[in-house]
Amino acid sequence: MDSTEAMGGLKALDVFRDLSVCGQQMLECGMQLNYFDELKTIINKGNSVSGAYVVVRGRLRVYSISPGGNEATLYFINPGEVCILALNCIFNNLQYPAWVQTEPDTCVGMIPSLTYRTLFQNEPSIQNLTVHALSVLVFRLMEELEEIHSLNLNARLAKFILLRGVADGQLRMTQSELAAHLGTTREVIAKLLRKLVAAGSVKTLRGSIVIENPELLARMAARE
Amino acid sequence: MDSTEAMGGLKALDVFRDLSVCGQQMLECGMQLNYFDELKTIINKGNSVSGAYVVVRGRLRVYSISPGGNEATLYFINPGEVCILALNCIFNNLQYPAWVQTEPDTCVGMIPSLTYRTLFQNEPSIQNLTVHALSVLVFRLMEELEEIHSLNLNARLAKFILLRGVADGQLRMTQSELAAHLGTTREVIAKLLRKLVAAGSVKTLRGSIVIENPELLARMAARE
DNA sequence: GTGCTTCTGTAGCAAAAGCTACATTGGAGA
DNA sequence: TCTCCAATGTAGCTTTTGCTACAGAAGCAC
Repeated sequence: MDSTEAMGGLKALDVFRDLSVCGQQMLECGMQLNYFDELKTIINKGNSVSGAYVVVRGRLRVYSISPGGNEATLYFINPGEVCILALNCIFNNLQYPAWVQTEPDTCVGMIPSLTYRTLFQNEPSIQNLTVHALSVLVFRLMEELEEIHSLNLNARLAKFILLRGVADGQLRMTQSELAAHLGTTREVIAKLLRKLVAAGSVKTLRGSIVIENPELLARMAARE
Repeated sequence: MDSTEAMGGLKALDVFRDLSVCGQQMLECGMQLNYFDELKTIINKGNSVSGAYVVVRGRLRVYSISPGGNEATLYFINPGEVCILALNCIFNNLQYPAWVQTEPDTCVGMIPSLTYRTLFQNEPSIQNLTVHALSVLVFRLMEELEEIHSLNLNARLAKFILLRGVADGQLRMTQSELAAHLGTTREVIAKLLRKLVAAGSVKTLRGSIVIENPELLARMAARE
């Protein structure tokens, strides 16, 4: 679900802008802006959370790691969205339940816990923003769960390529990264990609996958 | 996670009681109480939602159905908790994204959308309740996702039996129902149960499973 | 260029899970 | 008691996914 859809296109940054706490003002009220030019893990499972995170540019990936060491992406946080898990932890004094990694060229703002809690108590728009962000996350997680239950890996891979490569028909990502997103291993991805290539729906390059036939790919993504 | 843990033991019914809208008062403000003595599907996927649901007694099961017809439980709603998905739908004018079924002897209160939205705008405790319910759900879903990624069916079965049969060491549930909860089929459950029986951790009866050795079961639930 | 690392392609086997089929058992109700 | 049906036990097969191993190819640093 696109975060701009529900709740009348409400976005975290717009809300903060309305409150005159964005940009310089926000820095004055205690927000720190952090820039990352490469993949970096900024939160580890079990870390205590020091504030609310807002993605300004780029993207954050929230993922889990199995005891065997395999990663699996739980969901992404896009520009203009807040990391609601961190809010969760702030409100309930919990430790962060997963890992968070930046994509290259990502800028993240951090608002101290106390500031956010004060804002939440006094500003209806912050309350709405919080509830909305939580709602979006719940829907994303439910969608993911449903997908895992009803689709096989092949279909999930096809769907992932379709959704994330739709911009220019090309998904710039290694097969190892793809495997980490879908919670499986590289060899399995390679095997499944071979099927997609044989069917003529995609083409594989070093470090990227090119969509050749979106309709065909969509049909493979729908198969149970 | 137990809903009474975080946020200082806040429970939906307590909140409503504080507001003097519980029981008779709640009925006056438009809440309808519905009683179900047997399994019954009360919401189908795609239904529009007419209000907020509060579980008074018993339990609700929220589940998805794959195109092939297999069910999989997403999570349960216990007494004193609200169905946050329904709230979601109310706030965002969405259709319900899953199925909901009552357990036997379940009582559910329904508060009309408009009433709840008014309460939300004016009552900080309702705001907190809403945020809290959402948070709990997010954590449950994340836990479930992580489990699916990191544990095999055998371990998930063992864990399910442990968690849901802990009251009197007996889980009153048919193998078909178990299969529906875990998103698999009866034969697979039978096969895995045979392993658990052989190991001496459980005993199977008609319509129920008796825990023989909780420690052993816990060890099998932890295995990757 | 040379050497090194990372990414990819491929094969083959093992384990997990799903599916079909059928026998057996226990319990509820006629 | 007898019948019927739901629940269970079991076998065998197929498909899917995971795991190990290795070879070739592309990019990078020197």
